[in-house]
Amino acid sequence: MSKQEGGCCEGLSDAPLAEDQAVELATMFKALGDPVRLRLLSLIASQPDEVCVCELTPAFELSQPTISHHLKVLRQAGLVESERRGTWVYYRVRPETTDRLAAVLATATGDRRVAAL
Amino acid sequence: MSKQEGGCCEGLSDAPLAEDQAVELATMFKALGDPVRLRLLSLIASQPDEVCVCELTPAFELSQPTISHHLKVLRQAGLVESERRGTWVYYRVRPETTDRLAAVLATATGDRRVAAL
DNA sequence: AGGCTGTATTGAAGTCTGTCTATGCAATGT
DNA sequence: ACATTGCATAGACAGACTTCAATACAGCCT
Repeated sequence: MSKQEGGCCEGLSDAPLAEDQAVELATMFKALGDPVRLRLLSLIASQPDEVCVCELTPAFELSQPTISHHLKVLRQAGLVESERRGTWVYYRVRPETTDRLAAVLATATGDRRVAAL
Repeated sequence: MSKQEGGCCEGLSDAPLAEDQAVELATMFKALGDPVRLRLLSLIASQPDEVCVCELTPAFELSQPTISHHLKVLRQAGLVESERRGTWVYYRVRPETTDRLAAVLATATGDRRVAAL
């Protein structure tokens, strides 16, 4: 999906941000807009490589399906990716995505120098 | 409101992220999780100093109260601040907030070096 | 094969969100 | 004082989101 730009200018302050890009970025930020998902992402990111779901679920006082749902949202936003190995499923962060969002925010500063990516 | 921490360790991957911080950060990210608000922030950030609401409202095909509502959400999240001068109200970005969020995301990378602020 | 454990999906209930119209408040100008 | 313009607030409603219990699916083990 999307063969559009994303090419050069990613910063919030560089261009007024087209509708298409706004929708795409909003999906990612919305995924971060929940305390449970933020803590999930944090737990995944704080581990060297990847984390087993069996470690994530007991870290919350929420049902297993609820955690599974939140992981799905993070996955669909491109923030994490998962891999099944045997009985267990492992999640890891996708740095491309977090870095891109960080770059977008960094340049909202009015920081008009090259916006990284 | 809030005199809490924000003290030293801000990165997503540094610590598993406490519930309190997660709630606080989620509020900010949630504010960014809407295309209209992202475009609003972008419009405000793309201007040298500040932007009059009278310039923002006609940039969308939405009612004036709706734009006003979105600006309120951005304001309450600490992403922008407003000032009334005469008849008009001007909005500007609060770099402290956008920078902080950028820092949080940058360190989700597994980037274990000093997470800036 | 059959049972067991880990994870995902489904369907439903309650809450929150985005949007509108109608209205209120602030500042200017005649 | 009054009318006018710019922005914010209140109330209403449809759609989306979070959560759960129930169920399905996948891979192990005996």
